[in-house]
Amino acid sequence: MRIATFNVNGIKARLPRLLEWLEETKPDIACLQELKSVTENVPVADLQDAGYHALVHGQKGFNGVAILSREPAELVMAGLPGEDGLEDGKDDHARYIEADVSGLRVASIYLPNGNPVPGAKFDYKLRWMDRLRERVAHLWDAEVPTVLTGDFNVAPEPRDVFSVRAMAGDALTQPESRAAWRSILSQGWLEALRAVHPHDEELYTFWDYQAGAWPRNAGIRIDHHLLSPTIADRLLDAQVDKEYRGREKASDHAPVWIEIAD
DNA sequence: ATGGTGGAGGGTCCA
Repeated sequence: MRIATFNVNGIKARLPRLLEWLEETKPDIACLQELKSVTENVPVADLQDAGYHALVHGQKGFNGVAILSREPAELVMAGLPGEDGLEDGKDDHARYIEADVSGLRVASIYLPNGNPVPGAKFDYKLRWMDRLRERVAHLWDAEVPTVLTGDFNVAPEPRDVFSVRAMAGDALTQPESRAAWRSILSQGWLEALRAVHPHDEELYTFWDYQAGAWPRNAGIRIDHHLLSPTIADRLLDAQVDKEYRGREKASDHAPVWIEIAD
């Protein structure tokens, strides 16, 4: 079974690339981020024609996440709990959706970028990571077979960025961001791509549109899969669909996938 | 310090 993540950076602008990628790589489950669309404008009919059910948590203009699946999925929650001061305790950003599908729990995650540092957005990122840690601790404690995947907007280690110096002031590499990332992993989750490629350099998933980042391979690794133990035991492979970043009208992220034994 | 690019949506905001 193949479980992929793809930050599409606008599902309407990206629809031809998305449908092409679904057809060519046939993921069983595809977690999408940055739909940049309200739920009712997501082209679910095109996705259904491609053979996918779609659970969508959209938002006007930015954010927005979805879970596409070959088999029907059952929504568990849309919106990350725990933000103070909001009526229902849910987030006012559409950055989290969780569902049961094909015998496992899957979450599609779009973690806040957090720039500039310091500032309110960085504070929000760190709060959000703390809330994510609390949510997934519950899944861990309940021993739910789980795949947490998406754009975490954290480059875990110095080798996960093309230039430590160029990224030094960025929210994606701050010690606080990395500490929050580690505090989630320390629950016991396996980070799949690095587990499969423990020694790879230049293992990137995002290349900025600006400054010729793609042609000079100035990438960073911020899209991840975290696996609970029974899923980790079934892990067969993990790869970046890097070639898609070089296509016409590409997203600035490449898709990333894992293969687990059926 | 600035600009470089791209998506959404009709302002700028976001990355």
